[in-house]
Amino acid sequence: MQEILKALSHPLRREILAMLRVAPRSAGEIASKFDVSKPTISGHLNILREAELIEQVRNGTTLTYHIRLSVLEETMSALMDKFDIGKGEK
Amino acid sequence: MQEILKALSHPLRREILAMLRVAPRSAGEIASKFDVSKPTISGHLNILREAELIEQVRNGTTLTYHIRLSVLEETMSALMDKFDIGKGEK
DNA sequence: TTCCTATTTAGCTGATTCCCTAATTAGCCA
DNA sequence: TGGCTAATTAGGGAATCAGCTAAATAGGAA
Repeated sequence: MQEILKALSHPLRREILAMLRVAPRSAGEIASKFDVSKPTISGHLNILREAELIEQVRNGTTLTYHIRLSVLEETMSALMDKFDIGKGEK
Repeated sequence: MQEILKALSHPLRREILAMLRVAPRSAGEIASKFDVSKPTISGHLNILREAELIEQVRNGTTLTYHIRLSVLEETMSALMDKFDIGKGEK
């Protein structure tokens, strides 16, 4: 939980997640969308991977990243529970 | 959004919010529940207040803090939207 | 093997975070 | 005013974070 929220607290990482929510992408594709260096993107991907929010699949020299939607969903659910926010109000 | 998620990324601040979700509390009451100094708690309260997640009301020398539930709810909702997580799966 | 591309790791710097103790402010009451 | 309590602000130090450039690794193709 802590690790996941830390990961979500950086705007660039949220953008990466939103991008992967639509479809898997290679590290290079992700990097090309943002105005930071590839090593910086690589670092953010590592943080997301350690938080288990994404996973990587190698295809030759290319690494493709996929979102782990269930982890995101469960985190949201746990947060709502923690603050007792109604998510099924009827 | 950024400021709010930053505020939520610290476990102690989440605990404070969860506590205030139940009922308003004075700074002293909050501090007494955790194993950190009062100035540290005061700092966390400031961060939560700047994120508009709580508000303070003065009563004599005592400052009482209240949660701003709507801000929390709207943030959760915005996050779910960002990641296209179904909250109305029907 | 050698070369080329994709990507990560290493190493560094500056900024931010988090905690502490000490000092200050705010309000109340005698 | 003086004194007491509640809480904050100030200041500082250790740790973590976020970005960069340069160097290293992994895999595929010639």
